[in-house]
Amino acid sequence: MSQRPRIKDIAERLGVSPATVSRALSDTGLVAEPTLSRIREAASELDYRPNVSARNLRTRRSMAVLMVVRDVGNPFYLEVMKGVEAAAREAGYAVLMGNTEGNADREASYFDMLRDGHADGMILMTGTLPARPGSGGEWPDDLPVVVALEMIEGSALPHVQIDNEGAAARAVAHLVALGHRRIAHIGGPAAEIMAKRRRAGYRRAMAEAGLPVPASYEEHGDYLLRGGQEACRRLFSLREPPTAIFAANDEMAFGAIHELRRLGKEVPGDVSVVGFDDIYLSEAFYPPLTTVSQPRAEIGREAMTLLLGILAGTGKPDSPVLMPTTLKIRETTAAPRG
Amino acid sequence: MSQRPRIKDIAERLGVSPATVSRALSDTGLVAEPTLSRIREAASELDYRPNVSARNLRTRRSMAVLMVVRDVGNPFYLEVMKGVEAAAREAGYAVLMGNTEGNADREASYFDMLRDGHADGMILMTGTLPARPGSGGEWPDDLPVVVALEMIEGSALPHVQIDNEGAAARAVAHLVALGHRRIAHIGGPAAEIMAKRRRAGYRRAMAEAGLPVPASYEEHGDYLLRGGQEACRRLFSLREPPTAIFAANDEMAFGAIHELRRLGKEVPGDVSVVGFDDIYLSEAFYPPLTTVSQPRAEIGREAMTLLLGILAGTGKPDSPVLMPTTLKIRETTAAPRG
DNA sequence: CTGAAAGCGCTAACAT
DNA sequence: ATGTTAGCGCTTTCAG
Repeated sequence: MSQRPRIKDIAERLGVSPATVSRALSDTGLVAEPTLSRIREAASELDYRPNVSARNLRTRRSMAVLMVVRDVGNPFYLEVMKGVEAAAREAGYAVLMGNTEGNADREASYFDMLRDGHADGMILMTGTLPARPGSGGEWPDDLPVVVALEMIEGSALPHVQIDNEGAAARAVAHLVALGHRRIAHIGGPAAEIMAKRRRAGYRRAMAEAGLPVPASYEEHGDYLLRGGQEACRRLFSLREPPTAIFAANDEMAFGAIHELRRLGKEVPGDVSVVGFDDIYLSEAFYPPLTTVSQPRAEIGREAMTLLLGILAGTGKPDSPVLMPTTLKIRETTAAPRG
Repeated sequence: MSQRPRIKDIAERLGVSPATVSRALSDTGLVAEPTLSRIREAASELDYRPNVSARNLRTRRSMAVLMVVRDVGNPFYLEVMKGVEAAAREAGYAVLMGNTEGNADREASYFDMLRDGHADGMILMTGTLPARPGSGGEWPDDLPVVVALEMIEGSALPHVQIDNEGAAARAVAHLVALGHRRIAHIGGPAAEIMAKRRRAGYRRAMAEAGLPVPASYEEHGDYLLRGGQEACRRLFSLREPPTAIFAANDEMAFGAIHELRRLGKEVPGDVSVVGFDDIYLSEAFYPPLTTVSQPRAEIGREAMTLLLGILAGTGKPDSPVLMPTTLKIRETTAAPRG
């Protein structure tokens, strides 16, 4: 009871020096056997735990990493966080949570936390790099930062991501293979890079199939339910509505399906829909959603592994790490009617 | 460039003492105006950030809290985490993520982090307290820990929760009001306390309506999709299946709806279903789920606020803080057929 | 293999 | 209102 024991307490109790206790407890292999065991015993007896602030100050490391997302409330990040957390734990790192809500100041403040010793490294999943305060506005590329899930254009930071374009193309090819010719795309925000890639995949697949893409077939949403719904409504007010929709994420796909139901269209009978992301419970929806599945936990784990490598000075990959995707064919896609 | 500036650098540059710089930068109001501004300017010019390890060591606080859940991969916690994060940020606290996966050792290790200075307090959402190592196995009740969402029986730790029993009773009363008489319950694990409360609410509402509860109407699941599905299958293999189901969480409700669909039953035409939790996208499901909505972000925020109070020595509430719930009546409930 | 001594960067008494 | 001094608890040279 009383006071938390310090290293000094153990040392005094055993008549050895604090240095020896420190060495014994950190497994340096520099302490001989009679002493070693005695120290360990005493430590566990006193229920000793080294004070992290003191250690961090001395070692100049925090053994913590910062995991920054745009919105902690979005299930999209869940599995990635889980992967990050697991890999971090295994390596003895703690994980600090960062939520930017798209706010540049907050983004910047998380970078500050890197410099003030809050964390040793960062896994960035916001898709943006705040402008650097002070000087030129450029960030050095040797920051201990790994970009995951999202990507940051023009940055040489290591990335862990999927082949968004390829995966999108395969999703669309699936619709083509089913016999669809009028395939529309509900994309993300026009300027967003991931949205661009997925749209590029859509276009490529359409081109490869020799199918036309009228401008009106390229809709944009905000990745949210309502956005998908509205985009879908616009598509079905066209003279020649599509028979299939490829949405840039699951949530918009659900929105679209919702709208189709309102319009009295059956999925997949009348219209096929493919999503992207395979979020939690996507297969529990009705009908279960055909979608592109990212290995999100693996992405998180890989990102953390990369970061650990960087922190250990092992170096970093010079090209983005691409993780494999799977097209989960469930029940929202079928051959077009007629 | 070069080296990260320390307080000493600013002091030397300005010809003042480090103490003055420290005081100026931490807004103690003890530094007079000519100096104050000069220090602030110099600090921002050098882009100075105080080293947190040093500060933490000195102040014996980490300005971090630990948020511990059973499964970070479960969207159930999302909004709560968001609330916690927001309240923490506002108070200048960082949030450390803890994931126990139901493992007692890991639970215990998070408690250790409280003692080793990793965090100043903890928000516990696991519903369990690991046995205390060493002595009697009892935890002191004055730990800086707030239990949220879940509850820990026999603990005097402050709790932030909902009236699970009352909310469940109201959900069932809704079914009764629609005219249902054969109402079954798919509960959580029998031993789990939240599951017990929700079941108690179910029983109470049934009793109040003068309705019988055959033992076969009290099913149990694991809060997962498949559990709900299987429980539902069992219910519908009964001689007299129910016309309505109250599930202890949304995920099992979805599982049940899935199974009903397989059995050719319509929801809500043939069978009504009510869930509990109102998880992300529950309203996007088809049909949109009638469910009990917890103010999860508010729960997180409240828990964090309580914790801050405890850390500030303001004291803690002597009874659980109950947050209000809402029954979201959507489209999975209707009057029974006939 | 172990001990002595120094110091990480900061803040808080205590003085002035 | 500011400076001086002393540590917070740990690890790591440097000696021996």
